[in-house]
Amino acid sequence: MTQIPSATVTRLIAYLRILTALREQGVERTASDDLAREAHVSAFQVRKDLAYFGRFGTRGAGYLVASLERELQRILGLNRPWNAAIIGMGRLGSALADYPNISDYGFALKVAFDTDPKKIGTTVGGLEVHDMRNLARVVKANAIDIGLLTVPREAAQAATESLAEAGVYGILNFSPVILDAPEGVHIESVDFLAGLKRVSYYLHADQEESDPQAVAG
Amino acid sequence: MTQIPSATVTRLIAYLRILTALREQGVERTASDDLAREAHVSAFQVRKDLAYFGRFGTRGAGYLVASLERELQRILGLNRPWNAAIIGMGRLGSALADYPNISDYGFALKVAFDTDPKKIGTTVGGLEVHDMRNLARVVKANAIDIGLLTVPREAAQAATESLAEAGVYGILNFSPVILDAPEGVHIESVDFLAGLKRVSYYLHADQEESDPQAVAG
DNA sequence: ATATGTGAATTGATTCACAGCG
DNA sequence: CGCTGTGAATCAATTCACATAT
Repeated sequence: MTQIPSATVTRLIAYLRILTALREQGVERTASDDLAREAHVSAFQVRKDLAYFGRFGTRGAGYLVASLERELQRILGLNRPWNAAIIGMGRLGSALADYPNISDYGFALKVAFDTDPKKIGTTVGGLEVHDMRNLARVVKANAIDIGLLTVPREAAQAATESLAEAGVYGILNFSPVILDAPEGVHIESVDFLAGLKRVSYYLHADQEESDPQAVAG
Repeated sequence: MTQIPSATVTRLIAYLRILTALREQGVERTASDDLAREAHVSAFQVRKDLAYFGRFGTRGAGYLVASLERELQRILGLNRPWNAAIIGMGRLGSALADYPNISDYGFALKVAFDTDPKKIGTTVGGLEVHDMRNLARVVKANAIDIGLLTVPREAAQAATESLAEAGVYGILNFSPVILDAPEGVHIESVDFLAGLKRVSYYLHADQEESDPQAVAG
């Protein structure tokens, strides 16, 4: 199959959320227009995105909400359980450990890791904190698929490699660094400092637009 | 000027981080190759991204680390202070309130808001928690530029509109919803549940690739 | 000699228009 | 007749090649 655009994957996740909300509101049918309006994209885009994976609608009638929701879950791999571990139990790791929505769609937080002897052996948000040195063993025992990487930036690359060696092929990276992905490992980054800087750029750009003499020089 | 690609803005932030790290290591000069390798893009891409904003290098010699770092800060609007407020002092808002790196590059957390009477009047991570009903007044008194939106998803759209009315034109949204941006407001989203689902998609896609009969049916 | 800066070529994604099906 | 599904057209972003400056 031709490679799916990364932007399409992001939009499928948005469509899925919209469908879930529609189903919860008791709506049974929808159309590419509706999804487009809610997702802030064009109806062409919605249909093209779906067309990469198959035909899910009925011409003239649109889509069945519940059935398209299931299809998107299947496409996104959300119709099976994923076991996750938190790597780094600082403030962010601890906040994730008891974030309620994380168990949506079968993501199960199983264990946590840290290097700090004061944390190892404690339980945070229901998760036992293990020694990083036992990563490989504990990952195997718990069949961990995904690592949530919340270590300080200096430790992020080494932790990534340890995860890869332990057989964890999916990483959600929260630290503000560009990681080298080991062979076969997929890394997604959630970088709020970068988001903040993007906001800065656009605010700044808007101001220059309304204040043109500042551009000169 | 032609519109800068959004991907370029993201990459400029990456280049800036690399330059800061190089400067801290005492490196004085660099080249588009170096930046490209570190940022995981092509050297063409680095030069094209920079060319949108001017000429910053010396032919044959490359770039001066400190001076290109300053230029990127200026381009991204990071050479001036930005005042930020946290909207919603749940777990995530509280974690942000005492996240140390947030004051990098002149982002200053000034105040927080919540609707819960038990939280209003308290101080979390050095931030006084105000009543959401006083948003407009407190935003003005503190010259808030950016709102970090950490309210539950049901409250996110209303909070966005309150912020816009109060004159806050930059929002970093942490809640897993697609917000309608009011006129003149720039919204960036940091959505870790979406990141997790992207990881799911790619792990799942890799498995189907190595297990082709699963595709049929 | 070397690495930038940039117009031209290419690739890829989005938009469009309409054929196809219910 | 309405709305999906899709090849063709358009638009945008990336890649390339090389002229240019030091």
